[in-house]
Amino acid sequence: MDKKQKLSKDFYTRDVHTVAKELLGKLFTRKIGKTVISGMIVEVEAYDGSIDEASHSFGGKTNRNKVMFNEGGSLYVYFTYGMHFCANVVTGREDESKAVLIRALQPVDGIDLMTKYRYNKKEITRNEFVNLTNGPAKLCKAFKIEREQNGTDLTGGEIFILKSANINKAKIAVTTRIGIKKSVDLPWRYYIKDNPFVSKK
DNA sequence: ATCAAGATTACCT
DNA sequence: GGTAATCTTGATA
Repeated sequence: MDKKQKLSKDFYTRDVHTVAKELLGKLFTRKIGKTVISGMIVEVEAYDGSIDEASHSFGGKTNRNKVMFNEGGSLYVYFTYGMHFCANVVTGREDESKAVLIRALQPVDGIDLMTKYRYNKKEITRNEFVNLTNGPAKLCKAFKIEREQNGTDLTGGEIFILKSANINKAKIAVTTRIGIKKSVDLPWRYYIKDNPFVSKK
């Protein structure tokens, strides 16, 4: 078997916090034509519609958030602030409405194409490189993840996540989440300590 | 029909 | 550190 194996359904249908922590270090991957673009997941946040007021799904199913109610293994993409998309990995069983927001990636493959989608040019500065995928809306732009990608099956061939070694527990930082106004004290943000592509300390 | 808020980012001082 | 940009969604009438 290939060393870089695609995560299967079983990975995603587990507890949202377990999935969130285990996603760190794995390769978020998209195939566009013949080109593969990928980045190592370095920062995530968990959202749980059953007890978490900050979750889009807290108030029940709506047209916007319905993908969050799928069984684990779907990609939930939402549009916000009139200009940005963010991507989540849906976890757990059907109707649990729990998902992991992908907040930051470290670019690995297809950096030229990411650069084109993100900045629409070829040459970028060192600073622009660091900013390529170090935020939830930035990485969506670099991976061209938009409305049409909402509901994508992560066990399919378009967007998927590749296995790699788990990150040592001692290297995972746990903090409160960023940019929310409700349930602000829940320690549901996980990131790889000292990684330069984490969005914010 | 109207309206406020938003799981952000880029650019300004 | 502050805030404009920009528009969809969901709630209320």
